[in-house]
Amino acid sequence: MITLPDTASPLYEKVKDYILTNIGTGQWGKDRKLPSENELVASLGVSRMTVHRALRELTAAGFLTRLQGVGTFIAPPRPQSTLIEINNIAAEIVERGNRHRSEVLVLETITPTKELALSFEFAKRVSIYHSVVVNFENDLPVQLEERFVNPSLIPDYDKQDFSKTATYDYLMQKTPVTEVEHIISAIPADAETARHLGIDVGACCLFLHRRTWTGAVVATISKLTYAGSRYSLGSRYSPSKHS
Amino acid sequence: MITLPDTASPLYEKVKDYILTNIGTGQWGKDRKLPSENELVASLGVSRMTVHRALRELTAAGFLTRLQGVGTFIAPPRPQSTLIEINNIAAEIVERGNRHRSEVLVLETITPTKELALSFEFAKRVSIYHSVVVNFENDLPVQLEERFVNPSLIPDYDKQDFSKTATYDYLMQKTPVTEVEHIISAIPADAETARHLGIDVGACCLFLHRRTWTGAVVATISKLTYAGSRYSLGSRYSPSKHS
DNA sequence: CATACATACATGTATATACTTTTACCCGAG
DNA sequence: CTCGGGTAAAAGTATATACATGTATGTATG
Repeated sequence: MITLPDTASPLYEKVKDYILTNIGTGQWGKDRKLPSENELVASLGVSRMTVHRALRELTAAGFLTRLQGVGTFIAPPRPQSTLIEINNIAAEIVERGNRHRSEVLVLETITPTKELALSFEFAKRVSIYHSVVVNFENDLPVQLEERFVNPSLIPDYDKQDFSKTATYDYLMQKTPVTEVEHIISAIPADAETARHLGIDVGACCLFLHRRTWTGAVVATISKLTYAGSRYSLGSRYSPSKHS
Repeated sequence: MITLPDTASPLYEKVKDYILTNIGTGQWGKDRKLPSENELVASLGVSRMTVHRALRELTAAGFLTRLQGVGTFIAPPRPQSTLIEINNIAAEIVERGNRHRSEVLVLETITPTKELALSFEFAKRVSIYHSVVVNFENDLPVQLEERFVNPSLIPDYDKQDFSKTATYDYLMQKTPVTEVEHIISAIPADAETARHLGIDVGACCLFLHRRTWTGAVVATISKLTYAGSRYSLGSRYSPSKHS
């Protein structure tokens, strides 16, 4: 018999917290299956409707998946929002039925510029990882991808082979994203970008600046340049979907 | 005593549909206050818990706001997601402390092209509203805004003065958006765009194509062109917020 | 051995009921 | 007129109960 904390919040919130905590600490490991509603009722001493509400809301929030007649399971790592999703260019290309290939131009450890250190919200100048990758769709370069990565959150970033694993997949697997910032703009290609993407200098490019946080710490800063004529970002979103 | 439709969907979904429909058709007008839970129980013939669930989920989805002890109200026009929010350029400009002004270039009724009718998912060629507006930030043109509007959902669109009310605000107020599609790309300015935005022909522009649905019906199609050097779309998003 | 049925168990929905908490409003005392 | 308390009304939470629905599994039957 487990006793829930004696706080002011409603019971179903305590149950949600209890479940989230146990997900975080890796209880219910391996098959990631949670106790059934009735088992939770027995162990927590609350009614089934209360447990059900907690589970339903956690499911709506994307933490759990449920299957009638089978059980409740911890949801697989989440692709999150449309704006995050558009960032996984490798998956996007494959989904269109095309072939994706990466070419790693740079993978190094650098001392950040003052401006970059500021973006990372660093007090001191600690070194960070830096990568530049070109992504190809059927041998046509479509995206130039520059990333700066916080080594305290993602060690060994500089030892990966990003021609095999996409940087996005690696980062997603290594650290949970709790917050994302995007800035999207249109810029003309500079000489280097034009060369890597095989387009004319001054041609229109979509430029996506992205920062991700893990808790209060900036995890990554990415600068993605899309060859304008060959690419667009798409998303479809249903505000009222809730389950 | 109202009878809900005899479909397969669960009762609380029918109640949600009933409420959404009455919001859309402007029932409960003026003070935008809904009947109390007990009144809905009486008029729909379902239990209070079922009504409560419907109202709670519509509240979570942003359609309603509720105040304990007072009542349930239709939520003010919704800023919703980051991607939708970026579209309200008037609010954005004002928030930056700058002055916003609109200039209406075109406001007319047209017979859509075949392609446009297809985008609207129209079987027949019914006429639609068409507007072109330039949005200024401190007398500097920043966005060219072209919209196509479904007259069956938003009548009188052609009779508004969009130099006073922003098109976005008017549309948001008139119909609830249940789904949104965005396509973002970077394009060079053509002659007409360049003239209206006061930039060079061929200069980089951010181009945002947007379709909104109300239920199964396409409500609006928008083509927004941002002067690239003067504008960028920004957003910040917390995936893990869940209530 | 394979198929079909029965069964157990899980989640999903619906109801009736009770109590709590918050808010608005009325009305009386000062 | 003002302050204050009482009261009614509304949403919020919690429970017990019942039945519906989907899934897996074991068993009997051909």
